[in-house]
Amino acid sequence: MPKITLPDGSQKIFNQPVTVMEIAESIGPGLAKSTLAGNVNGVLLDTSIKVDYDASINIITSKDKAGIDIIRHSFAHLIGHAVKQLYPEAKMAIGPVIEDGYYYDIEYNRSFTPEDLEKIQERIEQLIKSDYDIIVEIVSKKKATETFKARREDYKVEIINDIPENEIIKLYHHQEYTDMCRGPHVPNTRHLRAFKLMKISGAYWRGNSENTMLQRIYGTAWANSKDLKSYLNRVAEAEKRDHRKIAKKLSLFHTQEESPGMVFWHPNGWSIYQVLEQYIRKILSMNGYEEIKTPQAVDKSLWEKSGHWEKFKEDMFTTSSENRVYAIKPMNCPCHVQIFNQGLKSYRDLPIRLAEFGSCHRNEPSGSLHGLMRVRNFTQDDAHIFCTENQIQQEVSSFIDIVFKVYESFGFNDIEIKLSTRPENRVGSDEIWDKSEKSLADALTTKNLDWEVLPGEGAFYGPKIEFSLRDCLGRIWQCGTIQVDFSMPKRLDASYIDENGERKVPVMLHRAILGSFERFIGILIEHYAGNFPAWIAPTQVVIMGITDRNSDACQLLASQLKKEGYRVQIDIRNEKIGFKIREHTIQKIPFMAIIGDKEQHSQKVSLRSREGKDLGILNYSELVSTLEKSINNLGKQVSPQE
RNA sequence: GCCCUUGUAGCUCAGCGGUAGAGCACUCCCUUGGUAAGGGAGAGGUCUCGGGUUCAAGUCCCGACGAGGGCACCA
Repeated sequence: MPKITLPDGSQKIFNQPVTVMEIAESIGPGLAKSTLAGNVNGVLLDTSIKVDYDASINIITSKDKAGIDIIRHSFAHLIGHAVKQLYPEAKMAIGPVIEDGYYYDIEYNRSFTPEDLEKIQERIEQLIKSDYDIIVEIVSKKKATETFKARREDYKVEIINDIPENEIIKLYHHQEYTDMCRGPHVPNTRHLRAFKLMKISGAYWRGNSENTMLQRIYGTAWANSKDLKSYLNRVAEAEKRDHRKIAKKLSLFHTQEESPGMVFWHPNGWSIYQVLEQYIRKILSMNGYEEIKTPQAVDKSLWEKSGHWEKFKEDMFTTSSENRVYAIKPMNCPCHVQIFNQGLKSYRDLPIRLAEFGSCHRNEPSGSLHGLMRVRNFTQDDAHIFCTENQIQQEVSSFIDIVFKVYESFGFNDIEIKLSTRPENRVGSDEIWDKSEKSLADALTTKNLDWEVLPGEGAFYGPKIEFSLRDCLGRIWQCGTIQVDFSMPKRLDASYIDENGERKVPVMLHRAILGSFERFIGILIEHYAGNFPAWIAPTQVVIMGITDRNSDACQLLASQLKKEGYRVQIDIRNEKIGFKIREHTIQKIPFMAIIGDKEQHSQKVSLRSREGKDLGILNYSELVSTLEKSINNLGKQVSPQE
């Protein structure tokens, strides 16, 4: 006699065990029709599962997030159903739900082509139209193994082997196709309508590059076609913001075959880069950092001593001369220790904060290169803080302040913080780990910040905090980091003299705010969709004449503004004003100043914003103060898409 | 590095066995026009590179390199 409690608190008593579907029917036929599954005492169950105990139940429909995941999971099975009909020899591996969709990994004797993908899409469309029931069956491990052995589903058999003996295994029968899953799944394919197979790619079995490469089919699915459409629109929007495309249009940078993963910065892109570099330089100098510069190529022996040679030899570029082998530096820290090591240091000198805009090269795998986001040559806003253990917390604390301030300048206000703690393989005593993990955590706590702990994710040499920002499309980018290192100072013989006249090894903090300039600029391009705030825009204002009678006035104004440090462009071409405005709008220049006869006579300009707003007829000082106001605002307000 | 896709004029792309095409951009000419495209003419490509098949190859096949999407990697 199960007593069922509904979300509104009302209760229903049944005389015999009831299925989730029967409960839904007892509430109303409309609800029953849209029921996908039930949340029974916090556990999601298929509609056909009988409940013979007292329970709180919540009926899941496509309005619930959980319901959409169920729909997606069922679509993954439909890939299986369709693929096995079209390609009976295929072997199905795993088909989980992911963000916005699902995928299925499949082994087949040849590669699927885009045409195959279309065929599979069409077959799924046919299958769902038949509105068949999806039937769940609970079986023993033995029965499950037999089922999939008979079907020659080797991967399923392998998965079952890893399932504990007494765990429930559910088979889902999709007509002649059978899959295995924790479930739940939708009761009938009529719930499955809005979907699209997106792409096809390779993926290693169990994520291990030693294993066979399977073929992965990605799909998306939504509660209804409207949601599907809006998702596809979002994807298209993100594509429009692709930093590689925008960079081409605005001539920011390019890459070419001869130097894969390395950037040719054009004047426009380099202008952005310089604004960022100078901004960070100023911030660091205000916060007690000293800037240094260290060599690009360093003898292999230093990398052996630091331990990098052993671990990353294959990932470094090397060069040689007169029988010596050099590594092009993949990071700056060993060189920074060399500077620290010059001269005897006292505890009174600490903390010492050495900053470098250090250009590093890493031989990243060719398949991982991606625009500015993953390159082989990058420059970090890198710095190393040499301090005592007792100074860690204070240093971390002030670093956090800087990070937040800098991110805010770009309009990033939503920051995620993660603290990674000691991994299995590590150096340093447990006491030191205890102390440094606590220093990091205390610094965060003192600031009232929320953070997530990633146990075991720290570097082998120490724990770290990572700062990720969320851009205007809601995407998360990991940028800043601060890492405690007890290993390298010792390996590279760094020391200072403490209060008692004894030699001590300092702690070293690795830290970066932007991460790499390349990647950060990539993020900014996409975040702003190329509409850079005046602060960083390569050209801040373009001055255009109406006719060539106005050319001299344009040139005069331009040279005045340039003298004051503004980035100015003039356009006195023999073109109509509408044409010029269109071009500079496409070039996303924040301000457009127009001089016609009227303005020329009154020594004024007509100012227009990139967004098409008329900013009025201004004299010189009004123009400058408008520019100044916009520039001083930095990137704090994200200008919405035009 | 692995799998799939892909590489034609500065850009975006068409051509898919018979000695290269469009739009935009560019150059010149006309036009001096007031807030997102005025008109005309012209120039521009050993079709990524190297092999092969063929009477004939951007076009088919093989390889290299790059790029794109994933996977793996990311000090």
